[in-house]
Amino acid sequence: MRGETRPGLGGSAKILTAFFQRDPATVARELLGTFLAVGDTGGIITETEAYRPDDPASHAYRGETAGNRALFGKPATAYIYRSYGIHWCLNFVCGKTQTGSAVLIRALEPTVGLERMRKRRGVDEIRLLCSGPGKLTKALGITNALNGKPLNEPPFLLKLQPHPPEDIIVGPRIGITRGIETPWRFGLRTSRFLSRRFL
DNA sequence: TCGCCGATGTTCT
DNA sequence: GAACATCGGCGAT
Repeated sequence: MRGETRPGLGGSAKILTAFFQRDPATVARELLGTFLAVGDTGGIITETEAYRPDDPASHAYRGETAGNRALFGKPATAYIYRSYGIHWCLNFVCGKTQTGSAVLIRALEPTVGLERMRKRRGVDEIRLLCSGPGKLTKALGITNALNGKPLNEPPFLLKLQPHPPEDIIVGPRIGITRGIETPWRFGLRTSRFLSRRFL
């Protein structure tokens, strides 16, 4: 996707849909450097992971269930699930409709609403506010109330970048036991706001 | 900086 | 029962 096809601000449903209606690994790379806000808090996406339905690590691998229904919804919507019974994790649905493809948002560089995020997290250090998928949902106030919601409408705001990011680091995905051979974790190489080092 | 471990709830076998 | 796309605290290095 070239710069002229991307919005400078916000994002119409049409443009966001076109952006997400592609392979999740491509979308995961190009989401790096984009600004994401939820309500009055947000930051720059620094780390993502791609999941495909034919991938044993994906929640879509065994087909649609009540719990993963949003993952089979429209592109450019949110899929939110509870992780380890404690945390919420945020995904963006990709591909053509009902494919079960998604990108997990793993880390942000916090830029907006820092005090609000510190309060929600109970942590002062800015580098720790959104440096993990469970941390960033807590900092942004995300719960499954936003599951299935479109990303072009409040409380979401996604500002795509005019150009795809450069200097991307790639590695194996985190915390999975199957599909570990597929290097679909992506990060901004020079960012100080990653969840963990890349291997 | 690293590795281990317990907490916790939903889903699937 | 087991597995799980995690986190924070702890002690060892």
